[in-house]
Amino acid sequence: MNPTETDLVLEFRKRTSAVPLRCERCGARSQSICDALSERELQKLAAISGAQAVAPNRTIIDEGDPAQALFNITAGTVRTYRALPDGRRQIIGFLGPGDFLGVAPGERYSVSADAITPVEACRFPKREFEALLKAFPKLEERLFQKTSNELALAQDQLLTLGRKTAAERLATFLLARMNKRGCQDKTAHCLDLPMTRADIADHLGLTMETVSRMFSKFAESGVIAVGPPGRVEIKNKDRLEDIAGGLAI
Amino acid sequence: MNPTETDLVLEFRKRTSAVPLRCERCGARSQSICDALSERELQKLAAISGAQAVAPNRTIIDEGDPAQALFNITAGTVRTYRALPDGRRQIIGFLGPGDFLGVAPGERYSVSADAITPVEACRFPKREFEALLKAFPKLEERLFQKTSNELALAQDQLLTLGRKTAAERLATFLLARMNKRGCQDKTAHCLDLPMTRADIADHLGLTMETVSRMFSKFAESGVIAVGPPGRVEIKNKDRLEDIAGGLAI
DNA sequence: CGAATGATTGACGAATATCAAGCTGCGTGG
DNA sequence: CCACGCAGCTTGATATTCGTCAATCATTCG
Repeated sequence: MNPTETDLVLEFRKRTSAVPLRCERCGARSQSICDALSERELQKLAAISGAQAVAPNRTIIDEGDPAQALFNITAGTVRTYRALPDGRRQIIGFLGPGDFLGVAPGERYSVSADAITPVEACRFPKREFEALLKAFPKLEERLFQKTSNELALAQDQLLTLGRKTAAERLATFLLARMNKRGCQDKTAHCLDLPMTRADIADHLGLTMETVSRMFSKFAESGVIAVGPPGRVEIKNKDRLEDIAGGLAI
Repeated sequence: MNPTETDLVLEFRKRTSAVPLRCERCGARSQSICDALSERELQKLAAISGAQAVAPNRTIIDEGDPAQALFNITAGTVRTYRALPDGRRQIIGFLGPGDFLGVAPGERYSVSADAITPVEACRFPKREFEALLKAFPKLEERLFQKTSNELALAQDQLLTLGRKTAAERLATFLLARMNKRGCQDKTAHCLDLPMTRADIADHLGLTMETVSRMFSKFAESGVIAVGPPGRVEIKNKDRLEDIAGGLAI
């Protein structure tokens, strides 16, 4: 096959730019920790990284395993979760491009993670990555920022799980999805939900059936329109916000 | 009144040691971020800090307010929480000596906090503190460590709120309290709970009544013994662990 | 086309919330 | 010193939300 124009451009950049090709192409770069680095530093980071592709439903890390690597998600959607011995599962969050995976307080991962869609990630061996953290204070600062942001999100979710009704939980979830950068077309308010109803249920502390009922209820009252699987249109964001905040009757 | 021996010792230390008296006396020092600092660095940190006493039920910070200061709890117990407009409240956690309060991803606090018991805290103006973070990488590292630890705790709590029954939640809570350093006499397994049943309920996503019923149920089955208010004795930790993990019938 | 996976809907039941009454211990003031 | 009141806690009766079980539908993929 003949090289396309894009191939030629990329080949040209590869020869002329100092930044490795993989980072050059990376759509998640501006949203990820890499953004904090100079070109020279980025090269060092790329030098210790390996690209990794993960198929849907394949595991990336397992709760309790030795934390040997950290990951920067560059494409696709990941679910992180904790589980009880009897199989009950709580999905902590859904990660997308730019999100960082694997930060743990000890020697072991505190959550499991697997791919929902086909996922691409940059993999950093822990030792080398931690050495770079010390060498590049901006990197550590950015990672700290991301971690404390994740903490605030977890606190939000605690309020949702501890004190909100099923309808409030789903409304909160849909709004959180809307506010995720890049996930939505601002004007059309069209949302894509790559996870199943069961995943949403395990994230919201509900059952699949209750989630489904709430989707139907929202659709019936005109707040949303349920499209083909994985797609939802937000018809009335204000009302959704009222519901999420417990203000709707 | 004549000076006691302790007074004299402290006075002596004050004159001979480079570390400010307040830090010298601080019981929380070994558990707090201060532990990461050399004596010279600790002096710098102390120089920007002010001691603050807070009476029970008084507010320390308010969710949404500009985050102008950070706090290191040195004595007492603090509850942090988020609230809904209609008054529903989710207690995020209970902080004690050595815990750090006020880390927020943006310009505003992400939680409210108030004192349960009489509280003492070191207060650091945000600007100055952040300057020291940059100057002392070990301080930033330690704070990062504490924050990622808090994140792991929040993830635990998400599993508890999303997927555990009332009995499992209370058992999990009691065990978490036991594992907090310094809170317990290891052998006697005697626990003190400075918070009310309503506080525990707001932490576990339950009502006060349900929490009370579960305490009674545990006491009846001999897992715990309820002492004077604020004190509980753990009679059978293994069984409590089974309950917390969902293994008890 | 048929099987499999995910989603929806309905009937019923269980866990927990709500409402209500009474108990306990403590500080206060007559 | 004791009665009172208050705050926190406990216990009971009833209500409600959401989970469980089950049947059906829709879509995709072999």
